[in-house]
Formats: sequence, structure tokens, C-alpha cells
Amino acid sequence: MARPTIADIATRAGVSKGAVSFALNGRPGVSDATRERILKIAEQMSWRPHSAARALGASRVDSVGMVIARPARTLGVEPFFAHLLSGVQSGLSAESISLQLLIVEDTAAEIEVYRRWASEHRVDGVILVDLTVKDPRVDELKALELPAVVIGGRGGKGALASVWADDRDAMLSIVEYLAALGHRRIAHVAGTPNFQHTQRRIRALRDAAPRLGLVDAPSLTTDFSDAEGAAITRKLLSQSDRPTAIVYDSDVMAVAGLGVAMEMGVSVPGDLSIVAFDDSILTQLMHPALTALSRDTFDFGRQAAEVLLETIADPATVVNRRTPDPVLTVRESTAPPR
Amino acid sequence: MARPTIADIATRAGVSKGAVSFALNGRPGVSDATRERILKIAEQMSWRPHSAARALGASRVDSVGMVIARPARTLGVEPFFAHLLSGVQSGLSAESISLQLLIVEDTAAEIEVYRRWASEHRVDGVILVDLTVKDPRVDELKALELPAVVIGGRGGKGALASVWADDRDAMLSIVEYLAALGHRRIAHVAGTPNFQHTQRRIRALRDAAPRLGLVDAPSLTTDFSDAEGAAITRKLLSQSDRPTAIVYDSDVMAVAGLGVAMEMGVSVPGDLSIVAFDDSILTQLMHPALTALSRDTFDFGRQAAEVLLETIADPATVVNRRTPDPVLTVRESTAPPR
DNA sequence: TGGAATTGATAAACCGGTATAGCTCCCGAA
DNA sequence: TTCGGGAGCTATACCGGTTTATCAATTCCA
Repeated sequence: MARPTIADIATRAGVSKGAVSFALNGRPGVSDATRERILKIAEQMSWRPHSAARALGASRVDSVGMVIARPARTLGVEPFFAHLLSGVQSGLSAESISLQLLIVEDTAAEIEVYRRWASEHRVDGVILVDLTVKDPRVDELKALELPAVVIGGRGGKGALASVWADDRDAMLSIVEYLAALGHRRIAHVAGTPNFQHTQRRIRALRDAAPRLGLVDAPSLTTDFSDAEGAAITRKLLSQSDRPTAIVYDSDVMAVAGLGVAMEMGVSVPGDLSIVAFDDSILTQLMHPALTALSRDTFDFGRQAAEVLLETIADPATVVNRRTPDPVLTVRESTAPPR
Repeated sequence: MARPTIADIATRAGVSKGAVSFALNGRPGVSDATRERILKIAEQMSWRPHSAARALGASRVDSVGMVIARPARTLGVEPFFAHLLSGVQSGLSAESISLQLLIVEDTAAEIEVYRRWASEHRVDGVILVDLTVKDPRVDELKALELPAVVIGGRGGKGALASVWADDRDAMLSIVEYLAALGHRRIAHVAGTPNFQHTQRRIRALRDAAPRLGLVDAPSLTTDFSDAEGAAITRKLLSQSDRPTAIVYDSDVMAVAGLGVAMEMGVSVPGDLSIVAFDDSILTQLMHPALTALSRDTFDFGRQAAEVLLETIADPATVVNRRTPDPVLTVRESTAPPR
């Protein structure tokens, strides 16, 4: 038999389709003996549920979606998404729920995808990344009544469930470390200004500056590209009172910055300390290897998956789960200023 | 109305469900006038097909799968997959078919996924990457009768459809360039020996060596990791008659190799020329920037999607499509030997 | 002009599950 | 002894589409 259905199992077990359904889904309605027998037969016939049939009957598709709205060009460089994806999948696989991944160009396209997914019943819920200030996706998803979890930012006024890390504490751990080394001129090459986490990091630095006695602590926003990271670094290092330490919001920009420093004859870590806000193999491949903030991205994804499943099961309660703080991995690119 | 069904449309148009189905799918059975009217009503009610219902009735799910069997750790570094994915999606989006992505640890797990997908009817076909010699997945997929397309290697004895690049020509373009510069000692830091493309590259180099008058042209296999890339480079550069040029099978290994050279005081490109077999932002971030072989990975993915859709539509004919040859992007890491 | 073929539509079966109303036992309490 | 009630199971409707058998009305052609 090509592909057994529950009807086949029912015939073989001498019971009704309904009884088989009850047995296979572990719900009351059949005796333990019958259940046992049915399960054994299903196993023998190597039965597997037909996802579409189940989706149609139970109005859930056992599938969640994730849309990444970034040009593909800037994507693959960062291990961040690969780790995140793996984590999400590991969180989903326990319930054998599948993941639909889509890479699109911008937020408008992303919202279009959500609309389509909702109307075609293709996913039970979605995972959001790269939350911006006043993010239009939040309202859209609420309107579509599509369960969602936000990664890396709070859902905003209790709107969506979220899994978030404390960017503020993370930034503090970096600058406190640099200040302890003796740095007083610290610059911050930040990411896109409309990202929530960019804002939080900028604010954290600004707030901490007086307490740590920082002379100057500018945050300069970029588009996260290596080109802008390099350009800003060049500008910073050309100043008369140049910073003795630079914090980069991504590993790619940090690497680009390191390149600029070397080009300009600024020795790292002698004349300049460099810290990356994200860790990856990139930071380790460099000479000197870069001090970086490492977080457990895999676990991040796993938790997001868990929270999403909870949200799907019970859309009423909104979970906001905080993940462990990232830790600073000190390597060769940081030292006391000369 | 929350979500219109074709029954709703049928009522409103004063026709039967069947007529609506015919009209919406552009098949004969309704007059042009009626079709027009039905389409307009569907549009007005913003109807979208319920994917599960359609899947159940038409026994196709409008979804294809792709499994990547690599530890997540080694994944995100290479933009390769991000570009490939984007390309695949762009090829699929024309037919609004969705993509299921799964990252697993090894081939055994990958095959398990195929079995599950097949039995649960979750995908109409799959895209295979990283083909090995005597790849067990090929036979498995044929047994499951799951349409598939192989990326970057021929399906083997006309088994599976494929989209492939000519690794042989690619390797030749690199070594001929190096030979023209005057290099006679060229080493090749290859990838995993069981990958088909690794084998093809090794063979291409070996075959070309006599013709180009190469004194020595060893190929050394690795696990694609930066660690092994660095270790092998160290070994090569410690030899008394060390190579004047090294070709790396991946950009990550090339970067690691560059680091080793700098560490050992071997100047690049003065004492050593370096070529990477894959291009990415990584190679451009380095100092010196690395000469690398660039291919249009996005287009690669797009073509794979197209071929897969053809294969799903007509499983009988096996397409083997060759993609344009990659081109060598010369940067600062190559020069004539001293 | 009459029978065959074609067109345009309908009703109903079907895909493979889930959910529910209802039926039959059997047990315990009144 | 009877009746209420729960356990165990069956029959059937249902989810939202697709597909097929059927049929009436029209067109075609000899």
C-alpha cells in the first residue's frame, strides 16, 4: 500500500475512523487496550498524518513562518541568522512543526507575505526580527490576528510576545570594561537608527558616560554595511582628539574598522581598542582577534520558538521572556590606552 | 465575512462551487462572461485559496523543501547560502510556491526529513546541495519518488535533475591565470574529499599541471574549517620549497590562510599569491583584498527553482542545466612571484 | 430535420483527517 | 428493579477546495 490512511488502519483494526483518530491523538474515547492495538497497527503500516488533511480538519497547519527583510547581500555574512534559524528549528522540532523561511527586500514586502500567509492559512504564527521604532508590522499582525513573537525587542505596549536581551546591560558591560582599562574617549559606531536595539544601545552609552567620566562618547549611526563602518572609522581616526576605543554594533563593521586602522597606521590595540557587539568566526579570524560580545544566538532562537508555540496555544496571554545577558569575550583587540 | 470560501463566491455569483473552481483556475467549463463575473466577485471579496484545502484536493502543496546538512556553526559565515536561498525564492515566487528550509546536523538526519516530508505530503519536491560521491540521498529520493534537483553536481547516471557549474573550467581559469603570472609551485587547499566538486577541482588541477609546467601542484583536503585551512597553510609555508601561490576552496579558509602568512612574515602578494574559490564580502574586507572566483549564486538558486518546478510538472524528463562559468575577480592578493 | 457532438453548467463524490451527536453496554445507586 | 450516567465506540457531518459524472441547451452536419 502506497500510503496508508486512518481508514486503512481502521479497517485493519476492525474499528471506526473516529476511534483511530482518538487513539492516534491520545485523547479519550477508546480503551487502553484498543488504543494500544491501533497504535501498533499504525506503526506497522508506518502511517504518518497527511499534513493538509490535518490542517483542514483541525484548522492548524503545524508550520510557522519567519520573514527576513534585508537585502540578501548583507545577510549571509553574519552567522547570526544561521544560528538563530537552527535554534528556532530545534525549538520547533520537538513538536515537529516546520518552518517557512522567506527573505524579502523590505518591510512592505514582508507585510505582504504576512497577509498572504494569513489568508492562505499557511502558518500558525510568525517570528519577527529587526524590530524598528514604531514598527508597522506589529499593528498589521494584530489586525491579521496572526500569533507572533518578536525577537530582540519588546512587543511594545504589551502587544506581541517577545524574547529579548538587555541591550542596555550589554552596552554597559562593554563600556565599563573599557573605562576600567582607562579609556575616556570611546566612540560608538552604531547600526541603523530606526532599529530599536540601536536606540537602546545609544541611550545606554549616553546615560553611562557621565558616571564613567567619559570625555566624549559619540554614537554614529550607519546602515550596518562594511563601507559605512569603514568611512566612519576613517573620520573618527582623523580627528585631532581621536577616540582610544571604538565599539561597533556588528562584527562586519568592526572588521572593516580594523582594516581602516591598520591602513592608517593606527596600531590595535596599542593606539586603539576595538570591541564588536556581535561575535562570530569573523572576529576570530582577524589579527588581532577582536574582543566581542558573545550571546547564545542558538538558544535565543530556541526560546523564541517556545514562546511562539505558547502564544499559538493561548493567544490571550502575552509572554515577554528575557534571555541571559551576553558575555564579553576578551581577545587581542583591547588594551589600556597608551 | 472573516474569510470567504468558494462556496460564498458561488452563492453570490449564483453559480455552483464547481463553476467557481473552474473559473478561478482558468480551466474550461465556464463561459468567458461567467468567468469574468466570478473573478470579479472573488477579487471583491478578496478571496485567497486555503492552502490545506487545495493541497488535499489537488494533492500538491505548492511548497518545496531544502535541507542543509551542516553544523550551523560553519554556515552563516558564507554568504553562499543566503544568496542561494534568495535566488531559489525568487524562482519560486513567480508561481507563489513557498520554501521550507531545514538545517540539520548530518546526512542521516537529512534523509529522515525527506522521509517525513514525503509521508506527510509537506513538499512537492526538494533541492539538494553538497552532493557527495556515491551520495545516499539520490537513491533515497528516487525510492520516495520525491522530485528533486541537485545543485552543483550532476545527478549521477541521469538519476536526478541538476543545475551545475563547471568546476573543472573554474579551476583551470585560476591556475592558468597563476601560471601566466609565472607561478610554478601552486598548492591547493581543498574542501572535504567526499564532495563531488572537491574531487572535480582536484582532478582538474592534476590534469592541468603538466601542460602548464607546474613543478608541484599538491591538493590537500580539509573539513572546510578555518582551523584546518590555517594548519595546512602553516605546513605548506614551512616547507623548504614552499609554494608561491595557494588556491583555497573557500573564502573562509583563504582568509585563515592569509592570517597565517602574515603571522609568519610571508608577504602577500610579494612572497605568496592567494586565490579563493568563492567570493564574498569577506574577501573584500581583507588587506590585501583577495583575488577570488565570483559566481552568480543568486542566479544559481533561481535556476534550481525553475528546474525543480519543471521536474515536478513532468517527473519523466530529467533536466541537467549548466550555469554560466564563474569569473575570476582579480584583487590585491595575486602578483608574479619574486 | 434529426441525431451527434459541443458547450456551460450542476450535483455529488472525494481528499484524509477532526469533531460531535448518538448509540450500546455496563455499573452503581435509589 | 429501574434508572441515571459514564465509558467505549460508531456513524456522520465537516473543513475548503478539486474532480467527475451527468445533464440541458445549443450548435453542427449530413
